[in-house]
Amino acid sequence: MNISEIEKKWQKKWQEDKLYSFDKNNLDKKYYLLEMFSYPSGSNLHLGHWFNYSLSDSFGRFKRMQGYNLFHPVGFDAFGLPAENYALKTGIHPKTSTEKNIAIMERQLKNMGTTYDWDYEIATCKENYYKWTQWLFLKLYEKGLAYQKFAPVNWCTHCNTVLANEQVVQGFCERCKHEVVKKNMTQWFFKITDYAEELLANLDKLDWPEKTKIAQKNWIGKSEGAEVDFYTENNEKITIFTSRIDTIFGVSYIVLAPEHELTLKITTKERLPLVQEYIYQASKKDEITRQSTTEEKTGVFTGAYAINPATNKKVPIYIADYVLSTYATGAVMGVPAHDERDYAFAKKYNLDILQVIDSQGSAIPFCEYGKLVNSNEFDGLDSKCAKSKIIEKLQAQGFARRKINYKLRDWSVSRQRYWGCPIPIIYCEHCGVVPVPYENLPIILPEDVDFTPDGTSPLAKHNGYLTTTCPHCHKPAKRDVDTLDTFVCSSWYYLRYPNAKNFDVAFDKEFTNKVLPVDKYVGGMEHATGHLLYSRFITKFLRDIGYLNFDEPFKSLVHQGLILGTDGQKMSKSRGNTINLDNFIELFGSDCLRLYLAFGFNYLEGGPWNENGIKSISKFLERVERLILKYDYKSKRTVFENTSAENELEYVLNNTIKECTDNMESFAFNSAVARIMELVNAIYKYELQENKNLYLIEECNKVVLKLLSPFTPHFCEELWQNIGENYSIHNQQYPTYDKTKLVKSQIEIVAQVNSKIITRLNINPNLTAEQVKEIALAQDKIKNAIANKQIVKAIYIPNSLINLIIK
RNA sequence: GCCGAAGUGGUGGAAUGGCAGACGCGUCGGACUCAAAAUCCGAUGUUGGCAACAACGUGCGGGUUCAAGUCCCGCCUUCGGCACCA
Repeated sequence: MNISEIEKKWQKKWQEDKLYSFDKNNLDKKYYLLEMFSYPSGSNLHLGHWFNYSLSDSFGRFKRMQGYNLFHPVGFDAFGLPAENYALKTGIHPKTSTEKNIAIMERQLKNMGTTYDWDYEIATCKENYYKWTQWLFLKLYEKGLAYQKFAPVNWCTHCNTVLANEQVVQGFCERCKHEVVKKNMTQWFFKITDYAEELLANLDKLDWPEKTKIAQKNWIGKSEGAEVDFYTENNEKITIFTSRIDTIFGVSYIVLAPEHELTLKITTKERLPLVQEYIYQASKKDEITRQSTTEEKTGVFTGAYAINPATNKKVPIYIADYVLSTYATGAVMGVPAHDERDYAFAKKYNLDILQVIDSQGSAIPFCEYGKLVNSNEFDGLDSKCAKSKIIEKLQAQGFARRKINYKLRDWSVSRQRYWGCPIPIIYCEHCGVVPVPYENLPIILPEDVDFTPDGTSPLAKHNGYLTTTCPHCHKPAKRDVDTLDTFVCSSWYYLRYPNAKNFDVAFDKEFTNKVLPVDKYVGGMEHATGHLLYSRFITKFLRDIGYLNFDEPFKSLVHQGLILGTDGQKMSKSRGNTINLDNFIELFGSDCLRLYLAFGFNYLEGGPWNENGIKSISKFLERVERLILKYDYKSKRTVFENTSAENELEYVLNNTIKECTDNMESFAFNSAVARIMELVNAIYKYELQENKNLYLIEECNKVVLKLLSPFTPHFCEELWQNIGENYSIHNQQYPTYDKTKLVKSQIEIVAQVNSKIITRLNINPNLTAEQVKEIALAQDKIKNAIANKQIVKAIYIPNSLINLIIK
């Protein structure tokens, strides 16, 4: 078989016939399969792409054969920094290089032999896409969920742009690994925090990996507690947040964040210089050292005191940079006996340590729940009960209320870069912030822009873009010169696919509500707290404004594993451990690589690349080809009486179908292929019979081809044609199994005495436990093992074993 | 520090609490061949034994169970994620 020839031949034919077209008029049994779209980088598809896309494609083919109307679109996340950086280096415009790269990837994805329906292709940098990203921005603005704020933002010193919290990795830029600092700027934010509770609560409904749900849960960071007002001697109100109000009788000090609005106001005159110096030092500290848990806790006394409303005792007020101004109220109560940080702080500054939870002899700080002590009328209550009682009392006095806080921050979306979606906002001296009217969309990203990074937005330097007229008063006005975070583009792309060619709306409500949600979403774990969270937020928002009738975009999610270099390290150009696939594909073909990737790795785990097996897959395919082409499928066969050999083959046949179906469903592709190999082996074995049922062999062979066709689509299509079957194998029904063939008349089970294997028995599986026990007891080996001991118990597990317990 | 995942032959990897190592690779043996390759058949966890067989065996130490790779407790190692969140 000339591999490259037949692969090209069938790809062409499939495309001409639109074999994999989505039938948009038949949505009752649709299946929306989606891989996270990728950034069009310049080089060829790498191993990771192949692993991800080819196997997900096999899954899609499996679903098609099960009778689903498969919607399997593809597109490109085409805005972003790499193209811009590449342009700075080479002088090639981002648009040019991106378009070229998309063309390269399109060609290669087609060469892979995928089921993509190219009629629904999208690229986020195309006007017809980003027009609707701008529409989404305006909708969010209209509903008050896109807002501007002068606030400290994460600034990457290397990329010269703002980053979202989700893009900062341990104080460094996720993309370029350079330092990220805080900078005060006016920026656009999306109010994802409005959805914190639903984003958290709905996680339970999702068929997602548990670890991903936990990652989102931790990221949202819900904390239930109470706000308590402490008043200073000058009657300034300091509101603190605590999740441990049961320890309020143990408060020995209050701490404010250095940036807290009251710090300077309450500080006494003589302490002012010290406090100011501390605030200055804290502001200079970069985010990394400030966020380090190992950093020693520092602080400074303000000279002021506050009254603990529970005890009426005076406690000193400190400021310390371990308290974050961005979380809750930016003020906390210090309970050294029951909190690690407070304990360290109290030790250092010689503050009281009052135990108010019985530690049962454990050392202080004791941070668990327990029974209250030294807490007046609450003594003896357990923490949980005391919490509500204390809140109730303080609430009645007007000092406290229940409060829930989240770690989740609003999503900052302004970027001071060129290659992104322009923000459809105009600033008018008379009218203020004016959204671009919907009918004026898209705001086109101009091409003749100097985007050398200098800390300002490149679009600010483009006069034709910057200056415009106000849509209200028609006086001269200026455009917002930032572009949107590319995660905005990708937060709704799954809605656009079914509507890729729709020029009138972002998405047609009725149609989209039928095609969505995505039934199976495949992509990397690295998006757990970024893209996957943003997309859920946007879906919920669009639902709330009446555009969608579902709550969650991705019903079921799978993370593919990572293929590592042969050294077990993550593949990267700098490590020099990347794999060039061109040779393999040329030598063995795309089918062979696809099958090898399916068989050689656990899809959900990945692992180090190892090319040893690829040749064996090629041999396996040749073995299949020899087997298939040995028979004349059109000649008449006579009736054949089954002997045990036929029964055995039929058993393997049906068992293979059953196991294969289950394995495909759970992305256990390696096991699915193993089962197919077993069937092939069984057919070869059966062939050695003198008297054989050719019809049965031919039926088995056809099943082999069908089961294998999701993995090696060209190869199977070719053989399907060669044996005279009708085009196309990919439109065949996935094989189903006959339960009755899985019932054996004799099975081998294990006979144990005291859980130790003594012998094996061939029995009829329908026998009762008592009958099996008798058979076991008749065996000499069993008799010897039992000797003259007493049988106290017999455990019979049908199809598996009998275990006799003796004493 | 916290959260999560993983640790199984020479090797990639399988195992709803029920015969560990499916299926491959590799290795060894046989058939075919003048020979080699390819192909087909078979063996292959370790140790001891000619063998039947026996003992041991899923990172380490305990436990639950008739039965543990799988469940529980305590560690070690590796890889991810989060990191002063009151």
